[in-house]
Amino acid sequence: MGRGYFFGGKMAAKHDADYKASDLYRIRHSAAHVMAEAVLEKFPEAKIAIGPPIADGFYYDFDLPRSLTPEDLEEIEGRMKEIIKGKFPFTREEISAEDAKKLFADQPYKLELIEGLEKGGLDEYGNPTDEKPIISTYKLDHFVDLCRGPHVANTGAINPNAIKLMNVSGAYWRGDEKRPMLQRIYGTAWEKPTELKDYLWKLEEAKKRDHRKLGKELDLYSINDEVGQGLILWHPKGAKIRKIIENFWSEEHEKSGYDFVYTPHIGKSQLWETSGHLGFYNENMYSPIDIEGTKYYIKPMNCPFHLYIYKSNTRSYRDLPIRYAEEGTVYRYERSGVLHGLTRVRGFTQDDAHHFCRPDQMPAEIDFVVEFSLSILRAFGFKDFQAYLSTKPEKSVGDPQLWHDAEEALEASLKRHNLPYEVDPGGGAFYGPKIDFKVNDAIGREWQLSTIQFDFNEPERFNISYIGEDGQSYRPYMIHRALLGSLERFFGVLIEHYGGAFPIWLAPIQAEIIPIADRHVDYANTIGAKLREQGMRVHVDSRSDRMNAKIRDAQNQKVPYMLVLGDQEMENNAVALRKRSGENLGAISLEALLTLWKGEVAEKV
RNA sequence: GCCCUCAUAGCUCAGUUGGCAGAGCGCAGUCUUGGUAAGACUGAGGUCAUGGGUUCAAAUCUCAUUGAGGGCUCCA
Repeated sequence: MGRGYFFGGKMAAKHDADYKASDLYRIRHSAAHVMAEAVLEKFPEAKIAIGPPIADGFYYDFDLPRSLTPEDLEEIEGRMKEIIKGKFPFTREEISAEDAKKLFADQPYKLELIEGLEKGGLDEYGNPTDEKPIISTYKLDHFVDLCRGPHVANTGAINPNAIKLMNVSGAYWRGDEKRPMLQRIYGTAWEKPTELKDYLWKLEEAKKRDHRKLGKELDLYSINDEVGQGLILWHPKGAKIRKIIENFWSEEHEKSGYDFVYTPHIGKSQLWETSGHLGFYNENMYSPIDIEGTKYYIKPMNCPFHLYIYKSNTRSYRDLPIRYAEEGTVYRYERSGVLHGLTRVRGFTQDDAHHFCRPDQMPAEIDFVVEFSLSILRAFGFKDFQAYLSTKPEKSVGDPQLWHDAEEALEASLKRHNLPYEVDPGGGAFYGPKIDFKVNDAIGREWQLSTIQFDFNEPERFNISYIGEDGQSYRPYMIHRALLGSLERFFGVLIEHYGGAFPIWLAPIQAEIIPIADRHVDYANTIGAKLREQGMRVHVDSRSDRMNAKIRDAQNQKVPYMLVLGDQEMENNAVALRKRSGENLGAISLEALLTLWKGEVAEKV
């Protein structure tokens, strides 16, 4: 999530088709070839792999005699620009597999791709395809590449001032960690230099919003080496925001018919055998703890506990639906290379819930949970959503009819809510279909948060049931869902979404009280106490710094309100309000301030 | 886990061919008492990530370990 592509994330299928037909796609694809020619000139012994266009540019993978340096990239980029100015045509040629093999005799990666094409079923990037394989090459200046195209007519169609090589990194051949590690050069290319400039500006903007940077600057959280990788320390300000999120979350759940439960952090190995996690989730679980000769595991999931709460009593069809919600803290082993700030961690708290319902309630239950998810996410300022529906994979458990009904209910609900969605056929977990929601943040990046998943596995394994109207025992539907995903990841996304300038209802400090001189500190404390009594989160800056410095600090801390207090305010029993927008509202009464504040908190702005 | 890069004060970073550890911010103290984005001075603060090696001498060269960053892979 958020990796690999800076913006746009994974593109929706229909957009993908548009993109592939676009001039930009040709430009990027062609730029990749130009780059390969430049690299081969510099390293004639280089082995070349593949070089496709991607969301914001292109890359090409090489097997090189040495690691590339930033200076190499500059040199290659410079040479690319020269090649582009040569206006060399791209000429396509269709050739036989034998000829292709001769042509690429000293290029082992290309030979492997040709074999894939020859056998059929794989395209020139080694991805599965149904198309009849035609082997074609594109020639550019001295460089001939195995390629399906399309390309620009000649390199003159590439604007040399709208391309830039970004970075070099390792990448496995064919994405397989058992195959050789190649060097991948990433580049970006646009039609116009202004578009390149905009893109680079956006990257800068994204850097400024990076939750790891803001987390430090705003003193929200930290990760400490000695504590451990991927484990979050929530500082007071971060914890305050979390508490507000949790309170809001609890109230909304309470109103919507959820019951809250609490469950332990460890459970016996038997529990995880029953649930099946020791089988299919083992590699994400930590080693067991021995307690009096019995093995206990730290929980990677909350569901087995919720199932036992369900099972603690005989359930009637009248009891359903049952909705158990818990902010459950789980620990999962993630490989060290994948950890990332707050968004990918080893210990996190899911805003988890499990729904149990009758078959006849299932479509309504799905509708409810979709609606509920959206209303929660909207409260945090997210407006655009993209839904992904993942259906039955080949290997699965559960009655195909149940799968079908569930998939239909999920899709129907997406349609009813007018949500843009994309189907990932066969992309579901083995135990049930699911919907994932991604949100677009303030600068258009996509983040995965909510997930709604059917489970046809655990109800069987735990043998849960309810008694129907006819006195017979039936198996309920079980749905897992997390709306925010995890509080850690959600917090990270929120920080980036708001760029650290949290709306007033979430701001850990809502007002910084700034006495102008020491003789105003008592008055500031009095005002502070009054506001605090009303529930406003205020802080009095009683340092002997100048007012300007205090305003600057409050501004950098992105505090929504700054209340400046001097002689005039003391005389009139008022406060001078400055907002972090820079707007100076002048002196207003406490009553006026409280009214404004209450309004803004209620509107969540 | 893999490839590349990196690790110096609480933070952001300098530190030349190996030769006494530096700045700004922050913090503490003193002065200043101010009107909407940085007032002045003084001071404290470091086992240069950790452990080996080379050298008369290592922050600097080298190896290993740990951690971080950009990717790959992974994220039922």
